[in-house]
Amino acid sequence: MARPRTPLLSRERIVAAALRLIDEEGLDALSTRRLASELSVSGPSLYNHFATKDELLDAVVDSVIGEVDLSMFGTAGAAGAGGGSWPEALRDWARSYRAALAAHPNIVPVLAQGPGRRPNALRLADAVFGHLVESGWPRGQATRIGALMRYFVTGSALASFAAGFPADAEVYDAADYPHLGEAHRLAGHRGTVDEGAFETGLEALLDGLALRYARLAERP
Amino acid sequence: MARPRTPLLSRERIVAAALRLIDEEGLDALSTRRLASELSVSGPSLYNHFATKDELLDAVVDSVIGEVDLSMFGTAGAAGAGGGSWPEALRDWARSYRAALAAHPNIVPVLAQGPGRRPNALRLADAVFGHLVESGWPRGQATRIGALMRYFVTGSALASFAAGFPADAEVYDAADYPHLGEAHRLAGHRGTVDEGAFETGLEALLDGLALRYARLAERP
DNA sequence: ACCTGAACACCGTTCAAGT
DNA sequence: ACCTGAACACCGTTCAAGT
Repeated sequence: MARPRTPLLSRERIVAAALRLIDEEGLDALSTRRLASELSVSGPSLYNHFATKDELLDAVVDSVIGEVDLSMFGTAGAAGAGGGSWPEALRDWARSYRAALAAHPNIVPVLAQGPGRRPNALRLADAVFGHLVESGWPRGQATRIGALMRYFVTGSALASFAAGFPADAEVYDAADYPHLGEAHRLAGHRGTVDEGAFETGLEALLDGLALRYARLAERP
Repeated sequence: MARPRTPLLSRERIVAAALRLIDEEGLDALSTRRLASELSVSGPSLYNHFATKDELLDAVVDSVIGEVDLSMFGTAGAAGAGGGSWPEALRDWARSYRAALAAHPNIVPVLAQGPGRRPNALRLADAVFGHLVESGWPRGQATRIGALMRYFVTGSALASFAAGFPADAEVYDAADYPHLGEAHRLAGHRGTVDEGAFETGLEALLDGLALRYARLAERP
C-alpha cells in the first residue's frame, strides 16, 4: 500500500488502542506487533508516530492522568488566608485521582514512576503543591503531603487488596495462618473491601494532617 | 556436559541471581536466557527448577517479603485486653515493610498484586490481621487497616517521589507549572524527601486510626 | 510523509538427547 | 535427575523501498 492519501494512524488512535489492550489483557500483552495488528497495520508503522515503545507508553500514561479532576484547586484564594478548605480539596482530588487510576490498574506501575516530562502529570503536581502552599502549608511540608498522597493513591489503585487473596479456601488451611480462615471470601467482596479501605485511609490521613495543620498556627 | 555429578543450580542460587539482576537493571532485564548466562548455564536449565518464569518471579517476591520483621506482632496478648500497643506495632512493622521493599523497588509492582499463594506474604497478612483483631479492632475494620497500610507502604516503595521529577530545570519553564520552579532540585534530596513523606504519612495515618479506635470504646 | 516487507538480535518454552 | 542444543512462535527496532 505504501503511503495512503489519508493517514491510517494517528497518535490518538494508537494511544486509545494501546490503553484498551493494556486494560483488557495486561501490560505484557502490549507489543508493537500485536498493537499494530489491532489497528490493521504492520508493526513498523507505529514508528512513524512514536520513536519508541516507551514514548508510546508515556503518551498512554499521560492520557490517563489527564482524566484526573484538578478543578478543586482552582480557587484556593477564594477561601481566604485561613485556607481552611484544603482538606476538602485534597479529599475530592484523591477520589478523582484514584478513580482515574483504578479504571486502568495495569498501567499504574508505569505511571507511579513519577511525572517525568509528561505535561498532565506535571500539571497535577503543580496544582496540588500550589494549593497546599496557598493554604498556608510550608513548602517542605507541602512537598511531603503531595508525595504521601501519591503513595497512598497509587498504592490503592495498583491492585485490589481483596482480589490478592485466592478464593480457594484450601490455601488457608495451613496452621501457619491461624487468622485467615475467612480470607477466601475476600475476593467476593472485592469492590467494597477496597473502597472501604481507601475511604478509611483517606479520612485517617486527612485527620492526621489536620492535627499537624492546627499545630502550625499554634507555633508560628 | 549433560547431568553433572553435583547440580550446578538450585532454587536459592537462581532466586538470588534473579533478584540481583532485577535490582541492578530492572524487571525488564530479567530474561531466562540472560539469567541463565549470569549463572553460566544454558537457558532451558532453569526449567528443571521452576516450571515457568512467573513461578520464579513468585519465589523472588516471597524471598523479599521474608525480610519483613513480624516479631512485633508476636506478643499482642501481653499488652492485655486494652490492646493499646497496636499503633507501635503497626509503626514498627510499616517501617520494616517499607525498608524491605524499598531495597528492591523494581520488584514492587509484582509484589503489590497481592499475596497469592506465597507463604511469606500470607504469613504477613495473617500476623497483621491477627494482631489488630486481638487488639480490639472489629474484623471488618482490621481488614481495611491491613489493606490501607499495604496501599501506603507499597506506594511509597514503588518509586521515589523526588526522583520522579527531572533534575533538568528547563522542564519547569513552561507557564503551565507556576509552582514547580524548584522542582528540579527534588531529585538531589531524594532520600530525605521520600523518607520525610513516608514518616509524615505514617504518623498521620496512625493518628487518624487512633481517633477511630477511641470512638470504638465510646460506642460499644 | 507514511506505509510495507525483510532483517537483526532478542524473547519464553518445549523437547529429544545425553549422562 | 539435571544439563545441553535445536527449534518454535514470538519480541522491539532498523532500514531500504514504495507512493
